[in-house]
Amino acid sequence: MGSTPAGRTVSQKRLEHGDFMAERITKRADDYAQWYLDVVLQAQLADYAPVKGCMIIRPNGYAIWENIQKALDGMFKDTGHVNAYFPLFIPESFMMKEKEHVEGFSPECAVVTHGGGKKLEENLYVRPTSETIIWSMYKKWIHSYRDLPILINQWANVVRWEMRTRLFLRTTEFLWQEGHTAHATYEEAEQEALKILEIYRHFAEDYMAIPVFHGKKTESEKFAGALHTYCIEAMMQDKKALQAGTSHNLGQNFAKAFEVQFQDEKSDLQYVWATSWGVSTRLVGALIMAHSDDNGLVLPPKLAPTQVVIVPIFKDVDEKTQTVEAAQKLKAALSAESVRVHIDDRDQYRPGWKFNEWELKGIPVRVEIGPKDLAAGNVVCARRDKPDRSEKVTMAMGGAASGIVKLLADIQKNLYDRAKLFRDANIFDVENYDRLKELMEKEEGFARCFWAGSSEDEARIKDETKATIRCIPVDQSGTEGVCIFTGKKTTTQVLFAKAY
RNA sequence: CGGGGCGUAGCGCAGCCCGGUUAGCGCGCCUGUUUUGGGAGCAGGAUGUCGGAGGUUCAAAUCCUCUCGCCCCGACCA
Repeated sequence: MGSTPAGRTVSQKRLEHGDFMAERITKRADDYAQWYLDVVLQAQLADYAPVKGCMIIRPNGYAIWENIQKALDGMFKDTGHVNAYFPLFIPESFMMKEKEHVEGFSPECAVVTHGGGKKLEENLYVRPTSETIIWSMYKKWIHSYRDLPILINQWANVVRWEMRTRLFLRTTEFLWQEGHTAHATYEEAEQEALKILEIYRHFAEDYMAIPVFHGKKTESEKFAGALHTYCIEAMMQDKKALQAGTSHNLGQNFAKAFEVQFQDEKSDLQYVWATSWGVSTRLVGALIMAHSDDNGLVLPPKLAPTQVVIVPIFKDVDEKTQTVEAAQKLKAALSAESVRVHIDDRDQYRPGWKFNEWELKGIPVRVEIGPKDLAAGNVVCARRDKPDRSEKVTMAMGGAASGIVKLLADIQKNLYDRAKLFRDANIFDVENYDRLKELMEKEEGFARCFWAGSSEDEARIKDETKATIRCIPVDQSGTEGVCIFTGKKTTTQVLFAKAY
């Protein structure tokens, strides 16, 4: 991975290509990190903010987040959850109540010390996550088993003062949803955590078209303050892992810290069981790194803000009138099928320019309607997942709407299949530590292996290979094998990978 | 915090080493014209506190000192 600064790369490329048009995107093979930044900036998903580590989510990026929100919010509500909103500021004393939680989050918290021109009596933490303030309220709301469960979600911003940031993947402030539930029993909380994990898995695969491993975090990777943490992990095109969602069984840790008890049916006093779970704007980054190519963004149709762009091709007013009219008819037919369509009838750009523009922005299907098509009663469709010109298909005008609906479904499926093929081709069963080291050094992919080591063993492997245990997958073969590090016999298999 | 890089027009850069008139180039933008099925051509035109502060000098984008900021890579993390 080179340390080539952005400006340099662009200028070098221009010299090579003798090309002075809009900026080009760094090739993935040349510099993956730079390619990612080029896509984010040039597709106008985000921009750097005046404050270090912060970003502006531009309309193109925010629209993707809105679609993510819409889909997930529906799934949460379908499973009985309700939305609420808790404050941004958390009293310092709350943050201090749960030991592991404090230790986990204190170093990365932004703290407000002054307000209204005066020093505050008690410092206020800008939420890095809301467990503490929410459980301070649950204490007020929960008295009886009849008050349970509480299934609250909130869509919010949080702040974590990270040392190193990357657009969407890790920013100082980010948007997310955080679910916080309260239950009467461990089993119920456990079921909730797993139910959400399943929602996340389903969402990742069905909407984002990204295959994921779902599993459990090891002790050293779990959430600060949880009994255990479940997660979904995805493989990006550079074969690194991205944690795409987490779901925690918090046990009674927060209930005890905030003294939240309820009376059960037998009038016995019990501490409440808790879960919390979240996904963030990082998912936008996942989308980019999973599907996009050297021409720019590639979006799965289900999350693409615009699914179809129609480019009328004309060279005079008459042709414009006719092609735009045809475009509008097609748009109406597609809208009737709930397809999100945009007609690009701008005069100031020529068709070729528009093709490249919409490709860069990741629109799944582009429809071209020109005079030749009008004469033949056709439209020409180009699919973003196969940008090769030979992949263009011609459809009869009459059947175009239904044809495009099918095409969108096919693109959605193709993106998933492609990502899954890539992932499966880059997972290796590893039998010994030397092979793991070699695999990580060459950045060949994920390693699946038997594991019976400790947190210390894990830390040492991280030191030596930079790889961590991404998760203990739920799906286990059940066979027995030998731990790659300790040599002990075990049936537990884990996934090692370098992670974002 | 360590390593690297950058700050000059809206964007991307050159100029700096070796100080010297009106600080250039491409894209974009404006006007006109011909164009329009994979990033159009021609002709005109507008645009700059050279990141900031001090200093050296007859003269500073250029040399010196200090400073601010951002980006990339690594250590921490969703």
